[in-house]
Amino acid sequence: MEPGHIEGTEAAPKHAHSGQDCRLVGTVLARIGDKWSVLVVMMLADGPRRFNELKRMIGGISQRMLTFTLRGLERDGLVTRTIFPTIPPRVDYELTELGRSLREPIQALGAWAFAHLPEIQEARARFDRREGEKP
Amino acid sequence: MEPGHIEGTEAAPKHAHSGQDCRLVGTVLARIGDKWSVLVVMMLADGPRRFNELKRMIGGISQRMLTFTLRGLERDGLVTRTIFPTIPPRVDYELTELGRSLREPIQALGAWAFAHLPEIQEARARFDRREGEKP
DNA sequence: CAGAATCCCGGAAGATACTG
DNA sequence: CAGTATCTTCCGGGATTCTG
Repeated sequence: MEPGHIEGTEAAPKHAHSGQDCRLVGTVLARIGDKWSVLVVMMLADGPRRFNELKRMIGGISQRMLTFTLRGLERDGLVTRTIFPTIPPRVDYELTELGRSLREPIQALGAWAFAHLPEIQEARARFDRREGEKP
Repeated sequence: MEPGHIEGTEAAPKHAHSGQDCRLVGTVLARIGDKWSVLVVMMLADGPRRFNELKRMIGGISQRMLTFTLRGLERDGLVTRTIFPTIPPRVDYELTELGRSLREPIQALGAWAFAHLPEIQEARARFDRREGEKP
């Protein structure tokens, strides 16, 4: 399977809130949790962007991964892909309504991460120090 | 590097909100985004749990991954590890205050995923159908 | 019971080159 | 510019075995 493609279409749950839902929700969280997907969604928060524009903004993503990530987001209905048949070709990516509804919880998470960054860094440093003085 | 261990301690950012912050926040989001970490945090939401208890609750995680996941969470200061020197040995894992503060944004995300599950499944099915009828 | 250590494989992802 | 195709590398993570 290619990166960015997440399973979860087969075996729909029959009962509301069955144990199986967990796995399905898991496939959704897998996409949300994906490092690149999150970054792309954040980059698209302010409006449509072009392929290479996104690539530059993110910096550190390969064209391959960006392609797969965008495909995945498109597949999940979070992003639309608009092709302008010009020369040179131009493709715009934009959040759908669903994608926009995701901004809020994602930014809450981002805010949390940003707010507690110092704490976490400190905890990591402390842990690694204790770790290092053992042997 | 072992699974569960996430870099991000080296090269602290000098200016608030510099471009480098993105990468650091990324390391935090990487932990949050981690499938197993999220599940473990959710399992610990209601109070402390033992190792095998967590293993059973999650079901499908290997002892190896559970170990690494818990180590990572401990390293980030999200979870405490308490050893009872009894026979047989017993170890409790519990969310720290920081870990508990994470429950809210995480559950918001979970709620979003659950709420939009049908939409997403539909989008996936539609996408895969169009995909399949091309060749 | 709660891990640590070792082995091993498949898939995720980078680099590069080609195309419409 | 916006991809696709291919090759290769690497490491996430499962299965198993061994301790305290």
